[in-house]
Amino acid sequence: MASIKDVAKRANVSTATVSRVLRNAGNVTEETRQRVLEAIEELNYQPNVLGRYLRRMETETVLVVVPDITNPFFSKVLRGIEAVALEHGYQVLLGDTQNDARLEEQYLNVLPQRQVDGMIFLTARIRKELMEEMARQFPIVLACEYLEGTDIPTVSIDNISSARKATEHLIRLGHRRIAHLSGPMNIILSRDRLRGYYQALAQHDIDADPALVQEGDFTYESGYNVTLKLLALEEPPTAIFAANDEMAIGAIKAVRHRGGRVPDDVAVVGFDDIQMASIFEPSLTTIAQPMFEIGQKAMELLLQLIEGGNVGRRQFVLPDRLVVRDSCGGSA
Amino acid sequence: MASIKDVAKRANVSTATVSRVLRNAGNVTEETRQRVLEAIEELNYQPNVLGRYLRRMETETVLVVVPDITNPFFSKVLRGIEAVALEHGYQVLLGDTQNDARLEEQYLNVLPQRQVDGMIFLTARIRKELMEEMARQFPIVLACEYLEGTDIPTVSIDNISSARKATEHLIRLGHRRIAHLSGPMNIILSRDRLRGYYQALAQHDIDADPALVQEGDFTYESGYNVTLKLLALEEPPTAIFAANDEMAIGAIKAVRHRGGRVPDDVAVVGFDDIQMASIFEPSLTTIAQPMFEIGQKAMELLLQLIEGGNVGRRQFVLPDRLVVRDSCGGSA
DNA sequence: GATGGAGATGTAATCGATTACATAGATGAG
DNA sequence: CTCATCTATGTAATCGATTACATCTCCATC
Repeated sequence: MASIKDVAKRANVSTATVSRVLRNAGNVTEETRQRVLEAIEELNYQPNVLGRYLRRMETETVLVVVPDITNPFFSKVLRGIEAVALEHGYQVLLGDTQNDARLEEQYLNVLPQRQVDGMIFLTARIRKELMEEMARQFPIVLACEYLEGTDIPTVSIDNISSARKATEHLIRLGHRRIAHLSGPMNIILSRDRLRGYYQALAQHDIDADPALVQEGDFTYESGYNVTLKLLALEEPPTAIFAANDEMAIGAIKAVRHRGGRVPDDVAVVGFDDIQMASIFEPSLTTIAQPMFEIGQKAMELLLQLIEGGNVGRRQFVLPDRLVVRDSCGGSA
Repeated sequence: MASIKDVAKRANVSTATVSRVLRNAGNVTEETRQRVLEAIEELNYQPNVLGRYLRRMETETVLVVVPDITNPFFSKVLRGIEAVALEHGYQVLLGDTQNDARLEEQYLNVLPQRQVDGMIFLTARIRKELMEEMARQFPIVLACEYLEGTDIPTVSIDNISSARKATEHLIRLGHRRIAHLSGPMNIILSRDRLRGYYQALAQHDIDADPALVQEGDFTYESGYNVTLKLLALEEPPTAIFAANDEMAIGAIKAVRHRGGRVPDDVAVVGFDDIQMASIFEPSLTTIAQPMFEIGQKAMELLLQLIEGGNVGRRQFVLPDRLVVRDSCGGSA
């Protein structure tokens, strides 16, 4: 592999001049510039970025840590991130933690090791202190998930109010026995959605029945299995609010396998509005998150942090909205 | 940020010794080892990997280039790659090209720049010569998609024979007017599946009707739109073979929106066996690819290349199988 | 007690680029 | 003509780790 020295030798200049040509820093005559470019061409030279990284101590690369690459929700957020990054000449790399907090911590180490200039976490399952200590020294932004009582810049929706909105929709349709398929309780997002669910019940004087709250793990399978349990109750629910669309689809399938109909026998509401929510039959009533915008905003914040600016207000709450479709019936 | 020199100073040893402790290379007394470890602890030292990378000229990182991170098929392949990589201490980074060949070429440059030790392409849409030239100098493996007449190591299924199998299944069910929703024709995979379709027709003396072959782009929307065109034909097809599951689902939705039933009026077969294929109703008859295994095999090959070994046979064709479900009817 | 070998540690070169600083040559003002 | 200024280019330090090689100590062996 040719290095900058080889190019310098061939063009009969110093490495400094080659570097200047490479980075388009002025003060090079057109004539030498041409000579250098020729040498680069002839040697098929590609600058070794490791050298540059080491010297400049920056990589113009950001890492996005995703809890589950399989989840379509995150891919949309990612697209928002990519759009902004590309615009600003940053590379985006992806780390998949496969829902493993240990792997998440490992990715965190990439920062002090200087492999990337900043990180966006679409998951926040590691110890808060660890994350905060890192965030004090390096550019970190949280999106979607967040940490309680921290001032790490965060972009998300208001999960409590949107869960309340979803539950209230079911209440307005006349349901009183409403179940909730929650996400894992160690994730704050799940706890928020559960809280919103409880708030809605309380505001309408409906007693919360602990048997109607079941914990899933955001997968289709868990939605299916947990719903089977709910249906086996003496007094099964007439409506289900699932903490994401995949579990909601699992719930619908379970109802059907037990011979029930959706929405007639059981109404279902999901969360996220992934593509499949509108394709699946019955189409899902769900909370639409502005996934692309969340990604954009997160990347914009990260860029500000990297460039040393302050980000001012540190928590950004984007608007969500309830999308009413077929899975919860008309105005019963 | 503390560097190895700071640690050396604090522990009263040379940087060489610190490095030896860090990398667990022997020849260090337990006593000095402890001293060094203490210093590391006290300074909260994290080695800057850029220095190491530059010196060793390797990053123990591989890059996987994906045409579309949104596509669930690829996420499964990715999991296979991750599993093997993790086992061997390699980091996996992801590059999303968003189906843009220009972006794909950009990622290719990451190799001579030494940012990663090797790459796996789950897409192959750039100029063959370019790819081959790079593959001659650096470890590259292709998976899923491939390039014709090249000896870059490749892992995939036999798309021609599996497409033939899928089409034959429809023929056996009595269909004669079978349409094909193909992928983009600039992708060899699409051309292969089309070829398999033609072969099956020919073997059963069915004339191929050009009007029945329509090009999509692997998205749900394209499957939907193109099927509407097919249904508007004077003599519409009684069966549709789609080049992937998402287009197949689009096709089913289109048939329904036109008042038809699947499989009664139109039988549909997909390709890939993504999770939704078994969840969607009617469940999809489809070609199941061993996604996880494709990923595993690809990563294993890449490791061999990185470690300088030869990979022997360069084209690996893994077995696929036809999964019969509800979308194409019983034994009519 | 000289010799040799093994083990522990240090010294300094090295990876490839960037860049602060130095220098040489050209240009212009007085 | 001289000096200041500016431009183009070169020299060499630098980023942080790794590692070839040198050195030193200690101990065993004859």
